[in-house]
Amino acid sequence: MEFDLKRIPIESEKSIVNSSGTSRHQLKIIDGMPSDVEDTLAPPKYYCATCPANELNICEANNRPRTTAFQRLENLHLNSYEQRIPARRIILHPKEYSEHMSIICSGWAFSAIILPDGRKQILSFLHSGDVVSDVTPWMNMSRKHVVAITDVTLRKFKCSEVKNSFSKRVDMFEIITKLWAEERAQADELIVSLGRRRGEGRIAQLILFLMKKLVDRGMVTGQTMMFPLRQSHIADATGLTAVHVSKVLGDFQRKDLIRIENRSLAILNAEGLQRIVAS
Amino acid sequence: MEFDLKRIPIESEKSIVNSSGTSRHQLKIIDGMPSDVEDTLAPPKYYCATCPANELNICEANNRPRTTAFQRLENLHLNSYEQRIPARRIILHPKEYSEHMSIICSGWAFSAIILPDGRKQILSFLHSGDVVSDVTPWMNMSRKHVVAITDVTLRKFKCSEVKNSFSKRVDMFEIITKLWAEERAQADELIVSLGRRRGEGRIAQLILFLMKKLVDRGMVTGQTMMFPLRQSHIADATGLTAVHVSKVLGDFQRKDLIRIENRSLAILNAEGLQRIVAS
DNA sequence: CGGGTGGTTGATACTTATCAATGGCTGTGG
DNA sequence: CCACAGCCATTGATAAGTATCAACCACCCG
Repeated sequence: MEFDLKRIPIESEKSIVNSSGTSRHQLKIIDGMPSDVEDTLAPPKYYCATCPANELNICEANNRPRTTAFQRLENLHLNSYEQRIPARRIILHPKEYSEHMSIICSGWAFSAIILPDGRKQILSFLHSGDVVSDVTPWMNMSRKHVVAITDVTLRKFKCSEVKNSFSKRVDMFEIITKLWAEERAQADELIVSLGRRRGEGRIAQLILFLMKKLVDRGMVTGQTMMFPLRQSHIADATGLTAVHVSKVLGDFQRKDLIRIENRSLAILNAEGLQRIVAS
Repeated sequence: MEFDLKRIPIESEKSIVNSSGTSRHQLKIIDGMPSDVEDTLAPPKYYCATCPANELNICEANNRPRTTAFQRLENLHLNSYEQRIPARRIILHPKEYSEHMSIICSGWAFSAIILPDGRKQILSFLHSGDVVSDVTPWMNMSRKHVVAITDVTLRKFKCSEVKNSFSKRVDMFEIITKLWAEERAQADELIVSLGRRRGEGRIAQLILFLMKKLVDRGMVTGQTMMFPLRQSHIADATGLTAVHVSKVLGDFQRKDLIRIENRSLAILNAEGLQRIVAS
């Protein structure tokens, strides 16, 4: 197992580190201090049951109760290793070349584009099972920042190995296509939200989307989810300011649409939220 | 050549036809009257020189002066046929099942998501060489509307044939990945624009983007391009209203940044526009 | 205890939508 | 050839939605 266990070196883009943003409400993003980042060869922690990447069958972790249409594919048992990344660390820099493809095992992260002047637009939130950056072993340069929101654990695969095992099976293309189409559909949905909905609608849509995603993955039962997002994350995802987000969320709570407490969010009135989205 | 020359039947979604929009400035989209749509077996008109799909080498048309990294692939000479579609016709309905993959040979079109209440968000503009809907022969259901802006000619390939010839060559993965990444990067750029730029910036960005795209494809020399877009198209692409677009474009012209006349647009001051984009 | 982070609130300014009226242009039918 | 109807663009007045600024509070953690 001749694996490079060292973290891919980061050409420190200090300009991003403390993104010298517009207000003190900007979250400080901390550049990856290698000493904080833990790589382990230890056997994977088995979050895999809820991992959509399960379908790819590239993970050596074997604890997979999920049965899907794709389980007929043999298990590829690719080599992989785990990496733990503390909250707020940058997982991936844009233009950083990497020989590995990573899948999130636990925690929340986001991918974003950061403009030269510090403005930031979050493109997507990543959860257990999501592939970091764009889904493909044929492109190993990210166009985006990927940043840990909570502590995150990753499982990393070597692109070349993934590529090899993929080229052996034609149906892999279908699976990748499906994952890609899903991601693209989410991007399109975001475009519609930003282009054609007002603040209220964008935020309501985001909340419903996150809840649905976590429920679909079996990471939530009932209508309450863990919610580590700061209001500034919501602002950066919806194209609003943190101040405005605060006002809208306040409204939502006063109208008993949602309830936020202890870093968790409960949806009290999904129909109400849906109505706001449809606007 | 047992090809189905009939147009894929359209389950007429009349609700869309005259999208009963918000104002009389909504463009009327005309549902495809089959009699207006011309299919021909005639040999392809040779727009292929500027066709990026050239790289895919799936087209039977042989007139291809472009030399690219991918020309080493043999010509696949797939069967195809041409279709002409008049301006304003719907080329593709969302959820419409199709066995064909189409590439634009001439004309302008757009892909968009239309909300139940008639609001419309344009996701991308399509030009000669662009693949209609999402790039993949493994998904034959569109999630979007695709609508002709000017008269458009398409060349249509059978998904199954494309799929077959693709599975024979591993490097196709890479080509498709590249096309896909390009499209995705454009979507991300749009997200940033809608989320983090004001009207001015969004419009300036769109103009620069379109110019660059057409120049890259050799469809434009100099700084003047054919510009068949109505202001309402720009509005639907930038998440603004047609009225506001009119005011901003007026501004741009008064400041000698651009000049629009006779359905053509000249960029007089690219740096100025760029400065507005950076805001 | 003090400092940093995150959230709330109110006052004000800016950006964009909405509404309404006008005029140019184009294609069509009498 | 003219009249008319749509479509498209422009402009001004007003309203709505968000950003910006500033002050304050609550909390956590060293």
